[in-house]
Amino acid sequence: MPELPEVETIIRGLSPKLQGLEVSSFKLLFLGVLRNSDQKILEKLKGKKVIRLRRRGKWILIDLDSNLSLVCHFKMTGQFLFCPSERPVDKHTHFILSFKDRMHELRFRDVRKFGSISCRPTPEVLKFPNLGPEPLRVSFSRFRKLFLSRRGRLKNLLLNQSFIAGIGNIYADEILFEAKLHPLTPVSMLGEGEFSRLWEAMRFILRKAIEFRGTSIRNFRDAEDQEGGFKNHLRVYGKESLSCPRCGKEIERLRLGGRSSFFCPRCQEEKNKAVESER
DNA sequence: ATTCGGACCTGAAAGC
DNA sequence: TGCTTTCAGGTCCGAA
Repeated sequence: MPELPEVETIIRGLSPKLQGLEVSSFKLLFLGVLRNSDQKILEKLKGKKVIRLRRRGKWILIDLDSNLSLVCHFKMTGQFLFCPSERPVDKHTHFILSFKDRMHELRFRDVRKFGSISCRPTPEVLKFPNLGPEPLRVSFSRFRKLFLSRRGRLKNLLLNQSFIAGIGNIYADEILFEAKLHPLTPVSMLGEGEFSRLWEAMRFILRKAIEFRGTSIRNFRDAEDQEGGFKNHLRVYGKESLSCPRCGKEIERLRLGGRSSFFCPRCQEEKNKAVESER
């Protein structure tokens, strides 16, 4: 569910509340949520203070003192809830972190159980060997170079976390619409002007989505259980058969590999078609 | 070597 | 009304 803007929104909300809190205990309610670490290392969390929260792609990192970190991924439906300890625990809550002040808890909830938490030494957690650069940090020249030796369809590449980190299905469609590029465009056909349009579009869309605190279509809520406002600014995602906000033509839906792509067939004309029609 | 489908799970919404 | 099917913001794995 959550892509870069949603994860960023969660971290910005959670950071000031968690920083400095000392862990008093934890509850593991669904064992499957724990990956690549065992319960023993979780015991080490007790007595540790939260130093800071970080995001890398769609991953959330919670750094505690003594070089200990929690590494979390929400996948489709995971969420953090920071709430008063006395609030009843919702169904699908898999992990709870309690703090010394006894006032609040951090709860990890995930209906579909795809999400994960692991506990590791801090120096290890940034070793994501297969994670591409951050879209809001990568310079244009480095972004441009990422395409060297890459082939395939443009949208698939944007979704590939080892190419660039943090973009998912919603924002890939919105970015491609902004850049006026068809999702199936072979990357080998992109021209210089299109690379810079894509880079600008990526930054524009992701920044705007963060500004509006992410997109809530069905599941996403931030750590205070609030919805994100970017759903009111989506221009193509989920808009099949509605008219394009730019040219009025009907938005179409394309399915590749079980996932939907929404695009405007006029604003995002397919490149090989355009080439054919020029003959 | 890419690409595709299926798997992992649950529940809401749509279809009949 | 109620049963069945489809779909979902992610990623991994194995088979073409």
